[in-house]
Amino acid sequence: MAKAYEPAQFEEPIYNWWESNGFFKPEYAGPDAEPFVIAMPPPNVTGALHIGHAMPASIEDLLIRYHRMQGRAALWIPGTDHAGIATQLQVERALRAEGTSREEIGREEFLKRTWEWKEEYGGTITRQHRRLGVSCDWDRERFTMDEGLSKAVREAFVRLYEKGLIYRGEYLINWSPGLQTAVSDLEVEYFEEDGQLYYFKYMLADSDQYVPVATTRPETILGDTAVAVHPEDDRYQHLIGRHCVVPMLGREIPIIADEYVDREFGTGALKITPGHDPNDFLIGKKHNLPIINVMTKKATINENGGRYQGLDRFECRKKLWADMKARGLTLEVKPHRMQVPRSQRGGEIVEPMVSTQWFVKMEPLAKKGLDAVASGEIQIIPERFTKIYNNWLENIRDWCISRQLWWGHRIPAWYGPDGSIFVAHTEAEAYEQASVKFGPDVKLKQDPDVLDTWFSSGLWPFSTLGWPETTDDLQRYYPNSVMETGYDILFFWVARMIMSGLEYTGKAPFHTVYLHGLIRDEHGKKMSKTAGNVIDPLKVMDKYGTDALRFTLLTGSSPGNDMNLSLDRIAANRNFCNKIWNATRFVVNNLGTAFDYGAATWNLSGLTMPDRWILSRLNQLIIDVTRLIDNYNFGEAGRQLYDFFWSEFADWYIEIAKIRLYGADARAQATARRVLVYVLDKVLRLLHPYIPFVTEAAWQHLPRPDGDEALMVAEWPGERHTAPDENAETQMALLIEIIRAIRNIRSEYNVEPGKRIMAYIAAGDHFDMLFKHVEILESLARLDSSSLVLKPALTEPPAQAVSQVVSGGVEIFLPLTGMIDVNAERTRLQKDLAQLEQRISGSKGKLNNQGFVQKAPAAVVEKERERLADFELQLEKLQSQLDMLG
RNA sequence: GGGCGGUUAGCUCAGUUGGUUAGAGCGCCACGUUGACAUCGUGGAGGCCACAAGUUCGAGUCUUGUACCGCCCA
Repeated sequence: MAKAYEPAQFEEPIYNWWESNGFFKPEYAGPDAEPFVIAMPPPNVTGALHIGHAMPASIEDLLIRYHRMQGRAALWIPGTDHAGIATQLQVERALRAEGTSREEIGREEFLKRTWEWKEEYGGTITRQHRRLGVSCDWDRERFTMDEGLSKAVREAFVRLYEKGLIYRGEYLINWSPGLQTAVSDLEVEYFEEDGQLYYFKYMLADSDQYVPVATTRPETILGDTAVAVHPEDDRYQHLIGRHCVVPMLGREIPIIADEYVDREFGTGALKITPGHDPNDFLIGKKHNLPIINVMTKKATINENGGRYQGLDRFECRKKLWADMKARGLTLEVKPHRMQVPRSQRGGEIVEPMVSTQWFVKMEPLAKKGLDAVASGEIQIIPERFTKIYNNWLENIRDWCISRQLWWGHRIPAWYGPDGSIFVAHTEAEAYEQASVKFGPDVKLKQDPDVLDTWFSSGLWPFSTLGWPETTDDLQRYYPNSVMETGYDILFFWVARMIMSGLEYTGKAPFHTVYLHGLIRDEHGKKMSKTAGNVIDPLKVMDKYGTDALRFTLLTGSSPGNDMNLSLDRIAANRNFCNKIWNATRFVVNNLGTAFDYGAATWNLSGLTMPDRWILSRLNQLIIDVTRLIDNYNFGEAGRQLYDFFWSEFADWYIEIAKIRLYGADARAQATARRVLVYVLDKVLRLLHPYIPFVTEAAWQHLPRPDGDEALMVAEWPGERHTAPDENAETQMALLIEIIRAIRNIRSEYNVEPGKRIMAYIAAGDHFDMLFKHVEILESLARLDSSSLVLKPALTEPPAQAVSQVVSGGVEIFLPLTGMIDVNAERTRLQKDLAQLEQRISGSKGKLNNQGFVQKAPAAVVEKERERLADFELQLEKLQSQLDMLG
């Protein structure tokens, strides 16, 4: 093995080896294995890998590898999303660079170009994904616009339509003037921005009085169809039912009463523009007001705006206001904080506009979605997101699914000569339907729009398995097991998958939803190109290795919480990988030539206390890690593995094992080797789902029984070969405490690190144990064996010595000739004494408290008693040491 | 306006059902090239667990309130 951990040397070859051996395929587990299935959230097909992909990839791969090692038929389906708007914009940008446009080249040519674009860039993210070590079944890779998945989309559309759950209608939608398409409510974000509140006069039609009205958007005055006041507002009550005149246009509109009006806001009188405001739209419906659309699709004023026709909406605002001012219709303008709706993509201000679009009627679907979670059929982790999920579904609005784009699933609806609609799986089917009504020569026109990308991704858990066909895969791997994704797409995607799964397949698409947080920079800021704080996962993997990145992501966060990622932390975890590499290298290099994996050298009676200690700790680790992963606490499980490997196995067990490895006792040597290999093998298995590459690379160097060719398909540790050994754990804790105490003194007195020193130890009740392991003491505390005095009690402790009392009343004296400063020693011991006395009084306080003794569990009380006894023993010894100093 | 999350060491974060002296990594200080590892080892310093009240024998952990930061929904 190479001296240093160099992940670049082995990551790619190992990945290729895994894949070519078919380990990623669920079939490897055999036909009887219980499936464990995850559908990968499909990244944008033309996107590039960013840090936001690394988190889900790491978590999902961990889950998949863990369950695979537990013998499940683990299936992880990869794929990509056509990402309607995003992809179309990319291609349009390319066309612009060529001096042309999609309108110029036409729909057919544009789609051809987009497919070419997809073919060219589509593989990038997939290739990059592999570097993360994802063990997904690439043979089952899917794309949302594959023929099969497109068929699923049409099937879903037709079914919903036939059930009356899809309809076409004229409603107020969110229009994106730049993208020239409608977008759904979810694709609009609201920003609080500085704006102005414009106060002006709504002149009454039959008098020279006016109603003062305030608005944040004067240009919408052109579309006003009423002025509303609160029915109980004394200021305006007498005006209800009268009419006023739209400034500059002269249209007469009624003054109506509605409780929706907030008397405190503005002037208490509200202008109503049903054509360009969602709340006004509802009021307009309620009062049967006409809807006037004053804007074109480019957000310029249309013919309904009179002389303002042709102006951009913001120019119109200025011009109209100036004209009104000239006529004496304005009152004042005040600064005002307002909510501005902006497109999630592009950031332009979205215009509420009345338009004919396709909608999904959500209420019946939402009800199913709510029930599935309420009944526990689907569990959301972390649990608090359940409330957010419920809240959204309980207040759901119909989903606008048509998009005025070209790239996407074309809406399977055809129009007859009189506008009648034929929704069908295919064009032929539509003609068949139409010919019944119009005869065989009918000409149909397909709806030009495509579907919202999320409509197709909502089918992902089953469309990837072949639905609507009843394929073998669908039968075996549906429903999926876990849906793992970011909480930011809980509504966009997860809720819709649940609803469509229940609707189309009659089953919840998965039993668990695991939501991870977003990745931010090390100080919690959002990563962005402009802020320059973007961490590129590919560069990170080049520099530190994939495992370091994965381990950092998996242990640095807790479910549902955002994570601040820093390169320092990744470097630290690279060091951990190096530790694993070198510990393995040590073990492998010390196995000798005759290592036998079999039982011959596996002699339980030959186990030493440290052997039993590490085996006991390992056993507890297996139990804890398994439980924690089962509970989706990946971070905690990972940290426990880290601590065990570094702080127990490497720092103590390996150091102690060296004594036997370098010693002359062949049998002891064999036992140490056997335990080293055993523990290393198990802990590499436990670590494998986190850091697959270094564990596999290391494991390949270990001797192992026949049959297991790769760690990634080796068995998850489960059997308990040894019972928890409390005895060994207590003894080891004391041994460690003594060694640390001696090291501490050495360091404080600046004793040369390598120097063997003289020591006296009064071991009390622990004499037998310490005597048995005196070599460990000598070796790790660097004591001079020829002069070491280890006895149950010292009749004559050295007069000039640094002393210390540890647990169990064990006393240590280090006669550091010529270095002792009696005063400093006294101070040190007195400090210890004071601390001890404090603990004793605290402990006594507890035990004298009747409430504690009577109500606390017996084990806790007993533990406290033992603690007190030990403190008192230490106090006694410490006191006599102080007395000796004089 | 409604809801949710966060506040623990200089920095970034853990802390499962309440139970020894609250942990880690990085950073900091001192020492160190002992036959796995300087991507390392040994030792050390560093915390009113945001604040207040409550429940309890016992609270970082449970309840209520307050402050600040962030997010979602309207």
